[in-house]
Amino acid sequence: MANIRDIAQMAGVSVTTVSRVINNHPYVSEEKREAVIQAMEKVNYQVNRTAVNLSQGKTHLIGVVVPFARHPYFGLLIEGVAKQAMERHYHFVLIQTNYEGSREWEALNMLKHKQIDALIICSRTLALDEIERYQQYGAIVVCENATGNQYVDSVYIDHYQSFTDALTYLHQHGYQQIGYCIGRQSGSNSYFRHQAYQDFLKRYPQQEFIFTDNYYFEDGQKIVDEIMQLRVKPDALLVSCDIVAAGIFTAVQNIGIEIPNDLALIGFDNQPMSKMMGITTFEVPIVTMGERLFIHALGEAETSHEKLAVTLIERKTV
Amino acid sequence: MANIRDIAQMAGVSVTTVSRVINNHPYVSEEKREAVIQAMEKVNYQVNRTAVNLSQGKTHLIGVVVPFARHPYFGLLIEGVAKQAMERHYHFVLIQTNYEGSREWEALNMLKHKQIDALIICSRTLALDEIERYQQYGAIVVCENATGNQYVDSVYIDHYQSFTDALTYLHQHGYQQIGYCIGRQSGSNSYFRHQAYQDFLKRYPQQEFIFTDNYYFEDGQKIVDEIMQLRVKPDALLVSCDIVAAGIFTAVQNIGIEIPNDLALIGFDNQPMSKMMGITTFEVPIVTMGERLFIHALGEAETSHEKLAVTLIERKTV
DNA sequence: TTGTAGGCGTTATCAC
DNA sequence: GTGATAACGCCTACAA
Repeated sequence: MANIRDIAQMAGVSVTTVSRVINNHPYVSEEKREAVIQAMEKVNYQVNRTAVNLSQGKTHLIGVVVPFARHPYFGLLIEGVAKQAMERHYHFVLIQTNYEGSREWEALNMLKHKQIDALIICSRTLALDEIERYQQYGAIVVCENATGNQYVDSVYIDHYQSFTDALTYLHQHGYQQIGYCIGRQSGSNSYFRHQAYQDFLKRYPQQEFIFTDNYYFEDGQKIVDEIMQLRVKPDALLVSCDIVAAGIFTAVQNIGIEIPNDLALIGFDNQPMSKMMGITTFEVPIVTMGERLFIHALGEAETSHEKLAVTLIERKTV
Repeated sequence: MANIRDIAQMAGVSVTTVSRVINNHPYVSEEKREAVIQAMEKVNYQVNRTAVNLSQGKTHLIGVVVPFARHPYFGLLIEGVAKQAMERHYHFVLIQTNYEGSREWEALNMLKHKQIDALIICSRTLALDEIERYQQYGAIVVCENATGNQYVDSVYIDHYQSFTDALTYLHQHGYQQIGYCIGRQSGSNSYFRHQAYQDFLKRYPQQEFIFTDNYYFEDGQKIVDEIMQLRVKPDALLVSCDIVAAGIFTAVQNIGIEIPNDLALIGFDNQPMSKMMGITTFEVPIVTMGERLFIHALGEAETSHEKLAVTLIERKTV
C-alpha cells in the first residue's frame, strides 16, 4: 500500500504538500494539488489512521462501558452515544463487563494505554476513587450523580426525587403496601432509590417489599412467583425498568391478579413496550443522556455535572 | 508521559532490552530486567498501543456492523463476538447502520484506513460485490449464506430449511392459512425465507400472508391490527423473531383470539422471553454464531463458510 | 545477551 | 507557496 511519501514522489512534490491537500490546508497551488490528487487516485491511496493517531496523540475512539449490552436501558444509552459519535466523526469501543471488576480495569487500561481518548462508564462496580485516578489519562464520564467530584464528569437523573414522586403518587392513589423491583442492590443509582424508599417508609410505615436482581422481561415471572409465596403481598410495585414491569404485567394475567386493582405498576424509562401495554411509567431521556455523556467525554460540556429531568407518564397500571 | 527511550535511559540499557522485558522476550539478564522494571514502576510507565499498532500494522480492533444494536437478535450476536474478543485480547468497534448504506461505507472505510483489522457484517444493505472489494484491506465476514464466495467468509443458518420445516410442521398440525412476519423484505436471509414460503405455497396452495417491517415487541400489535382488517385471516404465523411473536401473543389477549386454536405461532431464536410465554420456537445458536464470526474475522476458521444447525422447540403455541 | 539503527505513516515546525 | 526534517513511540533485523 502506498504511503504519503510514495504519493509525494509520484506527484513530484514534498510530503508536506501531500499532507496539505489531504487535510485541505491552504497554501498549495492548483497545479500541485491536481498532481497530488492524480497520484492518489492512481494508486488508490488511503491514509493510515493509526499513523495519524500516533502523530496527533489521539485515537478518535472512546470507550463505552456497560454491564449488559443487550439490556434495553443500555441499548438506548448506546444509541445516544452512537448518534453523537457519528456526527463528530468518532467511533466507540464497546466494553461489556457483566459487572466484573476485571473488565472495568481493562477499560481503564485502554485509556491508560491510549487506545481510547476518553471513557464513558454507564454503570460500574469499581469504587469511584479507583476510577478517578485514571482521569489523568483521559476524560472519564459516569452515568450517576457524582456532583462535587472534581475528577470525573457525570450525567444523571435524580433517582431519589423520581422514586419519591412515584411513591407519593401511589400513596395518593390509595396504595398502602408498596414495594419496588430493581436490578442490583449495590450501585449508586440503586442507593438513591433505596434511600427514597426508606424515607417514604418512615413517613408512611408499612412492610418493606424489595425484589432484587431483576433485569429482563422474564424476571417479571420470577417476581410474581416470589410474591405468590408471600403471606402479605404488595399492592403496588415500582419497577426500575419497563421491560421488567412488562414481564410482571404478563406473568400476572394467568393467575387472576388484576392490574391495577390488585396490583399497581409504575415502570421506568418509557420504553415502547410500556406504551403498547399501557404501563404507567417515567419518561427518562435515555438517548439524550447517552448524547450528553458523549459530549462530556469530549470535554465540550459547559458544566461538569449535569442533571436530566424525568416526567411521569400516566397510563393504566395505577 | 515517559516513553520507552526514557525507561532505557533510566535503567541504563537500550530500548531493545526494554522492549524485550515489556513483551516477555528471552535473552535478558535478570539484573537488567530488574532495573527496567524498577524504572517502569518509578515513572508509572505505560506502553502506547497506538505506537505498537503502527509498528505492527495491526490495531487489535475489529469492526462489528449491525443495523440495530438494541435488537435482541443482534444483542446476542454482539455478545458472542464480545466473548471471543475478550478471550483473545481484542476489542471491537460497534457500528450501527440503521440500514443506511452510508454507515456501511464508513465501516468499510475504517477497514481501508486501518482503523480496524477486520470487519464483521451482521446484516447489510450494500451489495455483496461492493463489499467484496474491500477484502483486500482486511478480512470480512458476513452473517448470511455466502457459500461459493471466495472473498468474504460467512457463518449462517439455513433459513430455507428451517422455514420449510416450520411450515411443514404447521401444515401437519392442520393449519391451512399460514403467514409469516419478518423484518425487512430485502436481504439475503429474508430472500431464502421467502423462497421457502413460495415453494410451500406451490405444494399447498393457499392465500399469501406476509407482514413486513417487524422488529420489536410493539410491532406485534401492529401485526394484530393488520390481521383484524383482513377478511380472510391467517390461522398460523411464522414469526422471524421471538420478541415479535411475544408481542403478537400479548396483543391478541384482549381481543378474544385464542392461541393456538385461532392462531398458531412459531418464533425464532429461542429468546428467554419465548420460554416464559411458552412460545414454540426455533433454537438458533446466536451467541455461538457471534463467536464463530469472530473466529473467521481473525482468519482462524478451518473453512470459509460455516453453517450452524437449528432445532425446533415445541411449546404451547402450535 | 545486548545495542544500533532504520522503519511504521503522519503531522508540525521551521526556514526558504 | 513549498519543502526538509524532526517528532510521535514502538518493534526488529542485524551486528556485535
